[in-house]
Amino acid sequence: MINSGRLVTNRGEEEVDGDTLRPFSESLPMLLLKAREASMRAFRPMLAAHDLTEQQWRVLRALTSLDGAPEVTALADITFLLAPSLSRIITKLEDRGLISRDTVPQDQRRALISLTRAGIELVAEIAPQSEALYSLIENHLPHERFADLMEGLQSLAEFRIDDI
Amino acid sequence: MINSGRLVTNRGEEEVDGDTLRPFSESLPMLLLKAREASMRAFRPMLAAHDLTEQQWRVLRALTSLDGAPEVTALADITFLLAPSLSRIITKLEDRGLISRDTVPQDQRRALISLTRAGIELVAEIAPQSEALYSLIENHLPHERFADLMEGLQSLAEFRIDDI
DNA sequence: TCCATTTAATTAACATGTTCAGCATGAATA
DNA sequence: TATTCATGCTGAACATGTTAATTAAATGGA
Repeated sequence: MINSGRLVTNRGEEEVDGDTLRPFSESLPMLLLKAREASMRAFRPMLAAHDLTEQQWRVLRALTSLDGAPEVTALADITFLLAPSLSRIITKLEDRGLISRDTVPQDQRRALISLTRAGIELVAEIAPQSEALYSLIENHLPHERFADLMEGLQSLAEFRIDDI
Repeated sequence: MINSGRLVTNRGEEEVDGDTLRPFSESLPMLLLKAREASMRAFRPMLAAHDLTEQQWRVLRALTSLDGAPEVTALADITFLLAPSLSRIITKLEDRGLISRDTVPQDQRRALISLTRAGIELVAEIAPQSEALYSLIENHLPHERFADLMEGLQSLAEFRIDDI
């Protein structure tokens, strides 16, 4: 394993191409992917220790940050999960007793999702470690550069091809 | 579908929460996810028209950008795909006749991956449209801000929790 | 040479991403 | 009110993400 140059792969393996490759391997989509992977890699072991996936944790965390119990569609928006994925996740978390699903009497199609006591306790247990990891990642960049990065990402996230 | 405010979801649906939510929904990992999704969304219809997934296209594009035929491990590094995913993708692209797999005589474990003529032709057909889309996305931000963004992402992509 | 160890790649198993279809419920309207 | 349409959610099908186990081949000593 040799990391001689600055163009190295993401798993610590040796350089593959020193020139031709750069435009591809360091394109915007690839950098977005790698940056996200780099930040998520820090979380997975902790979540795995609690038998949670990234997405399951996202759902629990979103429910914690909200006041009331959201409907499935609203929860999908907040967590940025597609409805079918969220549907499966809800089923699983419900089976584990971490969340509950209550149908709205006025509209039987809708279901309100909320944390159970067990869910609240699990989040309370994990949250501090999660926050500590976030801080570590954010502090990887100087304050101002981090703010610029967030701003740039915010703008990019609003890109829509149809708007052109 | 109402997009009244600036905090809107990514599927064009209405605002869910105007305040409490922001710290979660606009955290770094979520913004990375949304920014990537926003850029990828532009490509999917074009790739789907050629019956290609994002990852399959990444493999074809990487093979095009290289001089020789890489081994599977090297290709995994370049495309940022995990070995099991790449293994399946290679099988599929090989079945479609777009790439070929040649085992190395000196070391029967290794296989060299290369584009077939059909693969080369397919890439040549798609590449121009792909480049055009990239330009659109890049131009969504002013030049300097885009450069800053790339630099920030590059730095973030190098984050390793073990380094702390 | 034999065997334990490493290495390259694949397979297995489960969860999610993505698109499409379908089902049940509500709402709108003729 | 009966029909049509829209909405909220779930199911299906296939591809990938992720971790762990496995196969096959090469390597490195005893």
